[in-house]
Formats: sequence, structure tokens, C-alpha cells
Amino acid sequence: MKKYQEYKQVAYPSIGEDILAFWKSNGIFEKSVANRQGAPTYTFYEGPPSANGTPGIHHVMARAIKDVFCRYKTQKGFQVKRKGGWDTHGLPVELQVEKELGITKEDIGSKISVEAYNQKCRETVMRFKDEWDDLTEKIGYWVDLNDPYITFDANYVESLWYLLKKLYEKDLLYKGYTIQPYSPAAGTGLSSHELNQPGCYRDVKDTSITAQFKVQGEKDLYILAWTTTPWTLPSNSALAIGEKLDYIYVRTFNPYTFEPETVILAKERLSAYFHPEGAKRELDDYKPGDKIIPYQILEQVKGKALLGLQYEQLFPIPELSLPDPAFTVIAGDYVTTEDGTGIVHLAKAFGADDFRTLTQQHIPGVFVKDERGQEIPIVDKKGKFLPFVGKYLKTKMEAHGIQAHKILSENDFYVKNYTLEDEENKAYKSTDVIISIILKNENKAFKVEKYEHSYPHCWRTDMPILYYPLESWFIKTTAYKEQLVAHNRTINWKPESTGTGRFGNWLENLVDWNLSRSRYWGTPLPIWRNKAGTQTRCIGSIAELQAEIDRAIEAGFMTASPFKGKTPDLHRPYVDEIVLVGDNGDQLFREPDLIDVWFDSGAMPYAQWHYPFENEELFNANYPADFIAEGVDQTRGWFFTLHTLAVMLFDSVAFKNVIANGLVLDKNGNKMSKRLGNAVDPFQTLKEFGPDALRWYMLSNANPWDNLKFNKEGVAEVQRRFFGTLQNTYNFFALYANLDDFVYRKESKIPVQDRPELDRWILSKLQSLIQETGKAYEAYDVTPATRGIMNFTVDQLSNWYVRLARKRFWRGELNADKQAAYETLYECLETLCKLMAPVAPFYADWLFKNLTASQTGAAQSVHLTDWQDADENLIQKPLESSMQLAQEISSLVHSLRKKEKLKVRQPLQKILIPVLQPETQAYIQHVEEPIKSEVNVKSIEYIDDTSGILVKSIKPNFAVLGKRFGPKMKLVNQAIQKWGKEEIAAIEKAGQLKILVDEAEEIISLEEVLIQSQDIPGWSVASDNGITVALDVTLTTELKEEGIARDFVNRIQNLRKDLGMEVQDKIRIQAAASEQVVTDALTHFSDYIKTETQAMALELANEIIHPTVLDMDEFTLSVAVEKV
RNA sequence: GGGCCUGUAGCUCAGGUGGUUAGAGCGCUACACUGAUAAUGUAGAGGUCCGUGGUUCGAGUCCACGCAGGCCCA
Repeated sequence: MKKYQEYKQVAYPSIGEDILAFWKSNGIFEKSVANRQGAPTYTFYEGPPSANGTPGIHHVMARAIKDVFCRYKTQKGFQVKRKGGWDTHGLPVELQVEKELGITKEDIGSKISVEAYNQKCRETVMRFKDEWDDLTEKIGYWVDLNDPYITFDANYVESLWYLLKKLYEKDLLYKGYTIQPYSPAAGTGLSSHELNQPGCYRDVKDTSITAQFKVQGEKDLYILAWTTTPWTLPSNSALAIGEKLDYIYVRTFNPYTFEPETVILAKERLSAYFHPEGAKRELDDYKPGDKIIPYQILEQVKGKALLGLQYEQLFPIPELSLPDPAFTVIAGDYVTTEDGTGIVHLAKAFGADDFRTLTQQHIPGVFVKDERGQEIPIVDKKGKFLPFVGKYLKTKMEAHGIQAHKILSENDFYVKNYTLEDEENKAYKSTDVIISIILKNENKAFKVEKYEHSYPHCWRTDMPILYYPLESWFIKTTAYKEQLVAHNRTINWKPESTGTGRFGNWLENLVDWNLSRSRYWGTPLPIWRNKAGTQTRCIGSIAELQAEIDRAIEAGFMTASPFKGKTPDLHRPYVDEIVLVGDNGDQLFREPDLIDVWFDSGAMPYAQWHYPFENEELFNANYPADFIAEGVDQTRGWFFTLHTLAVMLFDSVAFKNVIANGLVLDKNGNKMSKRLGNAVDPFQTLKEFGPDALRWYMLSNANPWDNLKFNKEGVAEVQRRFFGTLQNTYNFFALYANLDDFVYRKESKIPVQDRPELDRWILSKLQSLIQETGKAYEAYDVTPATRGIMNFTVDQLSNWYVRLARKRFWRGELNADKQAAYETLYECLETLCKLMAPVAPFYADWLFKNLTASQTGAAQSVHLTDWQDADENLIQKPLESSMQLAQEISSLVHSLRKKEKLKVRQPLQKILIPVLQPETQAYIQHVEEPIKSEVNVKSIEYIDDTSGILVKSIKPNFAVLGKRFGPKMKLVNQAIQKWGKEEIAAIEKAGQLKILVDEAEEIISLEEVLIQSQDIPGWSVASDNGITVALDVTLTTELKEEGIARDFVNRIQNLRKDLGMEVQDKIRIQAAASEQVVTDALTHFSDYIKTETQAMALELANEIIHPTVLDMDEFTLSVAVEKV
């Protein structure tokens, strides 16, 4: 039986399947973990995917990255447990269910019960689990699929509740406001998803107003600010300018009241408010009612100069007065001069930017207290001004004689037309219009006009939405900002910029984490409150809840526990039915919100182990993670929530190393989408190429954090170039090893120092490769690791070592030289298996098994072996440099041969290499043999300076001289370029030479210039990279004969092949007599020819019975070959 | 609008701390090799290093402003 299986053709996809089956039936993954029991742990956290959609090609990418480092660390001796997980809650699940049932959120509770709805979600969420598991296995992502954490699991949710309670106890969980899209008509907040429905944004004509804000303490100085929502003006509490923008003070008249005044606006917006003609008119000539209003620019300032300016409240309603620093000019980074006045009016209650800016700058907003003492905005949830504001407006209407389409009561001031008034009615006046007229009359409006813009509408009611403060539960992340930033600095981010930039900046501009979601399928907020909001209870475990339920039953608020006799389900609607008892005896109802699903996944380090209720030791041993990896889009998702919870609750990072990988785009750089049909099916790709080439391509083509333009051609190229070459190399080894019955035995191998130089060279390269690869894996740089392995395999091992050592494998008996060759090649291949195993786990294992099949005591799988550390004793950098010179010289000779049209089979006498440094000669002498055999020359001669025939060139060493001379470098260069033969000789002799630079004498030393030999007169010369080679092209008779002999051998070998002979078959050759030179060649090189062709006899005959005519290029020759 | 990433040959990508001929693989063209052969080698063509300014004796590399594509956030 053959010791090393040979393969005619390799089907990579079936290697994947076969090895997968082998892993499964032998429990290799489990063994790779169990083997390391007691070893130090290396912790990896799986970011849970959602199984309610099918996996895509980008998941292959993400999972391959995770797998690589877990496998590598296992090889390095760590125990790496990898618990899988599933993300199961959230909006996408709900939307999918709604789509399938043909319902909307409004139907929940009427057409379908919450219970049934959530049941449906639970069923849907794992729908594609099998497909995911299948992909996971097929791409070789080793993760424990048998015991995954599932975020809807009661144990998981219980851990979440525990964490929430911890936050609550630390006073980090609070209820507050956030500005959200809100539909007064539907009485509900809208998610950004709902707002992105087609048709939501609609062009509408609204009344826009440029209001005049009177600067305090000035007679008639006003700041102009523009808004398309005049109804927000009573809530104004600040104005924002752009610090770097230019603003002007303009002396003019109010177009409605004709009063003289000075207004402030952005310089760029002047033309939008003033007729050019106005600049030419005299202010004094103005008469009230003139169409063209004169103006004069008084002053220009930077926005910064306006900061802190105080102004009078636009609507001085007593209930709305605010303490300082309200009604102040502040800076806003979002202010532009694209429209409006370049000054933005801020109403804290009705804009997200406004709310954020004012909160950050500690400026109060316009709110009033409701009966419970809670702050509320002055527009209620129906979209209507509170009565006292209505009353104020009504009074003003009467004062100014404003007539509307009907008599408006104080309860009729809706900010948008939510009562469906007839807008066609000529007398119809919206609240915006009424406000505008009031302001016009009071000299508080500079310009009022209809303005068409895009405004979002509620997709259910078609009515305009408002940005409105809604109550939400928050985690006070801002309280931990410093710690979050500090801990982040200790994390190794790949790439670094994601950590310092995207993530770091996000932390710097942190806002509190809005935890609330008004939905159905998710983790319920474990908070119960009384109606007045004065009593709050946060529940941190099932046991605690049970106890509280018991108390509630005792108090008569509940009749029975909903969990009686069954496993508690902590989802809605069950938790909603629970009414608890407050300390004061009040009924406590659960706050109806669910929590952000990102909390679910961010809490996985704890909840996956049901910590702290179980597995405390396991948790401690695996916290924090050494490594996580996920898409860069998770920066503010999973990465953030993991980090935040760890820092806030455990004063720790959650992960030490993280790779944030980029996107997988189609080959044209477009986003993949199923809808556009450019999505690549991972299963199809696996079928075509198998898992290894796919993984290798994805990780070697570009760094994982760069976007990958996925191209199947690229996978094919990797397969051909890398795997194909490696496979060829193995086949070459197997073919001859089997013929010689060679089996690698570690015990009896030839010591490396006794092996030929070529062997020591490739083994030195191999050790260097091990170092380089290990270093790259340690630094989480998988791409350089793969590139190094590829380069070694293709360029060094296959294209140099095997090519040069080829003859050693197929000639003669199994002597020491041959054995050394086998052992060397074997060692390279086996080591490659280990180095590539993390990236190409199937092929590496397959090759490993082929190599070790006949060895006793070999590991069952490469994944159960230890990483092989480099043997530094074997590294011989000088030898590596020598061989590199050999490769470069060979390349030069090849190019010379081509130029001279001399094929490699024609031996040539010698090459000449000019050497200016003795070391260079020594380096080359080491590798004369490989050079000579590679380029087929008899000898290498070196010419040094003493010959006097070298033509040299000189140029300054810019790096050295540039530092010395700086600005005078140009002159130095010119001076050195002028040097000829004598000067070069002089500096070489004396080690230095004087030049004149700018009339000053300077000494240039030999180290500061670069001298190269570029030509040998009368020779065919090539040079590159500082090496020059000359080729002796004279053909002596003997060389010619040898050339013919080699040609002859070549033709006979072809013939043998054509005749279907085996490599070891012996033959007899008859050749017809021919020209003298041919006959001489065959006679003189008879032994050589016989050895090469395995001929027992080579006879020259005058006539041959059944001749084969060989085409020898310049002549033909009749021969007969027969097997003996 | 903000933050971050990317932009080098037809394609995919390398190009520490600035240094004078900008590289590799694929593809293309030509040639060679023919006992690794559905393999391999060599050579050639192919470049506005996204643009514009600036710093410097010297910029693919540093700075500023842009442009294009992408991600996240408003």
C-alpha cells in the first residue's frame, strides 16, 4: 500500500465534506477543548446572530475571523470554550410576524392577543436555525451549537433583570424625556423605521416666520431667527449661532410696523432678506409702506462674538418665565447658512438637537408642571396648546382683532390641523398663522411667508407628526463617561481608528442610553410603579418576583400567581398581569416598556451563564473576553453595550481585543442585497470552491476591517495559486516518497546541520515564516499571516526549493542526500499544515492526515496538535540573503539568455559578476551551485576592482546627505553627479573626497555615496537592484555537444512518456548516425544520457528498422527506443 | 450636517519613521520549459499614486481644503 496517498485531481468541496464528517464522528472539536482542560483559558464571546433570516456571505467572513483566533489560541495551548448564542428579541422579528399574519401593530390586542402574538414571534425567531447551523458547520466555524444561550430564555431574562436591578440600585436607571417622532393623531410614538416608510415624508406648505428677538438692554436691536414651525416659538429658550460664521448688524425698518431697527443675521443670508436696491437708498428717505426698504450694514462679527447675548422672551406669558441662563445666544455645530438667517431658534421640547444642545449647556426649556408635579411641554399629547397658552393667544387675537374661521376657545389651539378643519375656507387660520399675525403686530416678526418643505407624516393617520418629548427609561451612562473612556483606552482595537475614532468619539459625546421600547416581543422592564409614580419597585430575580406576587395575593391584588405550576415566562403579557404591593399599600403596575434588545446582547457575558444564579466559577474564569469580533456597524451596538455594562457594573472592560470587520460588497463595490439580486449565496459558493479557499480568500485579500469587494474570480485565484501549488508540491513529494518507500520518522531523521545547503536554506526560511506568522496571529493580523504563508509556499518552497531539488528526488537510490530532501520537504509541508490550520482548517487537516497516515503516534488531527515554535538555531539570515541573491542573479541570467536567444538547455561557460564589496562575493559563493544548475552555466567568476574594466556610477545617498545638507542638497547632488572615473577611484581609495558647495569646502565620505557597477565593456550585461551580471555567450564545441546531449535526453524523455513508460522502466536506445557533431555528442555524453534516461544501452546504428524521427530544432534524428 | 474608513497598473492589493527607477499577484502579449505537466519559468506592455494648494533641498508618504465611494450617527 502507498504510504502517501496520491491524487490526480482534488475536489476541494469534498475535502470540506469529508473532513467535516471526520470531525463530527471523532468529536475533534470537543477533543480540542477537552484536551486543554486545566490549561489557561482564552475567552471568546460570540455575538449572537438572529436566526429569523437566512445567513449571507458576510457571515462567512465574520465567523471565519472569529474562528481563526480561537483555533490559533487552541494550538498555542489555551482552552478556548466557545458558547454559541442566538439573538431572539426585537423589532425585525415583530415586523416579520406582522407581515406573515397580515396585521399591523394596531391589531395587537384586538385581532390577535399579545400572548398569541408573542408565541408567533417565539416560533418565527428560530426559523432558520438549521440553515445557520448548517453554514456554521460547513465553513468550519467551531462553536458549541449544542448549548447556545438564547436571549428569550427565562434564565437569560432573569440574568438581565438582575443586571437591571443592579443598575437601579446604583441609581443609574431613571425615567426621563427624549424627543421622538410622535403622532398626536394616533397617540403613539413612531420608530425611525416607521418614519422611513415610503410616503412618510411629504412636501407641504407651511407658514414660516422669521422672528425678531429683542436684545436685552438695547433700544431697537433684534436677532433674527427663522422657523417653519411657528407654534414652537412660545417654547423658545435659546438661539444658536455658528461660531465660525460671519454675522452682520443691519440698520433698517420693520416691513410690517415700519419701525426703525437694527437686526442681526448671517452675512450670507443678507440677500435672502434684503432687496439689493435697498442698499442704495438713504435710511432717512424711507417712508412707511415703501416697497423697497433701505438698509445699511453697520458691523460684521464672527458668530463667536454673539455668544452670551441675552434677549427678551418672545411670548412673555407669566407661567412660562424662565431663570437664567435662558434666552441666551449659544453655539450650535449644526447651524448652517443654507436657509433661514443663520440663527436657529431652539425649543427644548420639540427638537432632538434642541433638547440635546440645551441639556448639554444647562439651559432650561419651556415646561410646566402637571398635577403630579411632572414637567410637561406646553403642547399636550393631542397636539394642542395647554389652555393657559390658548387663553393667552385668544386674548391676543381679540386685542389685535384677528378673525378666524370660527370662534376659538382656549382649548382649540391645535398646533397642526388635527381636527380636520376645512382649510379651503377663506377665513381658516391655523395656529401658526395666528401666531404670525400676533408677532407681526407686536413688531416681533421680520418676515412671514409660505414655505414648501418635506415634513414627516404618520403612516397610519396621514397626519403630520410632531417631535415631542416622550417618557423613557434611561441608563445614566453619562455618569460613567470618564470610566468608559479610560477603560476603552486599554482595549486593543483592530483597526485602532475604530477604537479611538468612531468608538472613542462616541464615548466623548455620550448621551444617556434610552432603554425603552414600546413593543411586545422583548425583555420586559422589571419595574413596577404606582399610579402617582411615587412608589417604584425593581425586580431582580424570579424568586423575588414570586415573593412579591405572594405578598400581592395576600393583599388581595392578585388571585393567583400566573406562574403557578409552570416555568415562569417573563414575557408580556404575563408580567403585565402582575400587580404588586407598594410600601404604602398602593397597587404597583409594571411599566409597559420593553428594553432595547442591545441590552440583551450586551449582557451576554453574564446572562449566557445565568450569572449570578448559576455558574459563578465558570463566569469568573471567562470574564472578560480576550477576544471578540463583529462588523464595524456594531460599534454603537454590541461593542457599546458590552463595554457599558462591564464598566458600569463590574468596573472592567468586557473584551480586551476586538476586530471590527468591514462590509462584504459585491464585486463592483455595491452593497449586496437580496432585492437587487447581487447577493452571493454562501452555500452555492461553498459548493463551488469548498470552505478553505473561500475563507482564505476573504481573509487574505484585504485586511478584515477594509470592505471586501467579493469576487468569485478571487476565490478561484486563491484556489489555483495557493491551494493548487501546495497540492502539487504534496503530490510531487508523495509520488517519489512512495516509489522509494520513504516514511518520515522523527527519530531517525538526518540532523539539519548535515543536510545540504538548499535544505538548510528552506528550513531557515520556514523558521522565519513560523516566527512571522505567529507574530501576525498574536497581533490579530490574519491578512499578513496568510500572505506570508502564501509567499513561502508558492515562491520559496515550490518555485525554488522543489525546482532546484527536483533531481534529488528522482535520481538513484535512497541515499542520505535523497533522504534529507524528503525529510526537508516533509517538514515544510507538515509545518505549513499547522500554520495554515486556523485559516484553512479543512484542507490543513486533510493534508496533515495524508502526511501522517503512515506514522505511528501521529496526532489524530492537526487541530489537536500544538503550535510549533520556531527553532531559532535553524535560522541563518546570511544564507537567506545568499539565496535571495541567487534568485536575483538567476533571474538576470534568464533575461540575458532570452535576449541572446540561448535556451536554458544549452550549457554556457560562465557568468561574470562584478563585486565591489568582498562580502557580496562571499554571499554569492555560498549559492554558486544552485545558480549554476538553475541557469545552466559551468562557472561563476567575480571581477573586482583590480581588473580595472568595471564601469561604475555614483550617486549621493540622499537619506544620509539630505539630513546633513538640507537646503543645499541640490548643489551637493550636482557636484557628485559631475564626478567621473578618477573621482570615484579617489573616493574609494581615500574613503573621502572634497567638494565645493556654495563656495565652501565640504568633505564627502564613502559612506555618503552609493557606487554601483553598471557595465562591463564587451559583455552582455543586465542589472537590477544593485546586482550586475554578465554572460559569456561563446559556444565551444564541447558546450555545443553537451547542449545536443541535453536536447537528446529531453527528446528521449518525451518519447518515454509518449510510449507510456513508467518512471522506473529501463530502456535501450538506438540512434542513427548523423552529422559529426551529433555523433560526437552522443558518444562523448553517452554515460550522461544513459543515466538520465535510464537507458541500459545507447547504440549508434547506421540503419534503424522502425525509426522515430526526433525534431532537434536545427536538425532531425532517427531513433528507436525499446523497453528492456 | 458630524465622526470614521477607503481611493496606487485593466482587476485585487503591498508600499515602518519623507530620500531620487513606486512594487506583487491576476489578466493581457511574447517566449521558454516539458519526469510537478489541467503544472511551471522568463520577459514585455501597462501608473496624473483621486484633485488642488501648502510645508520641504526632496512628498505616494506630512498639513489644509476639496472630490468620489462606504459605514455609523444626527
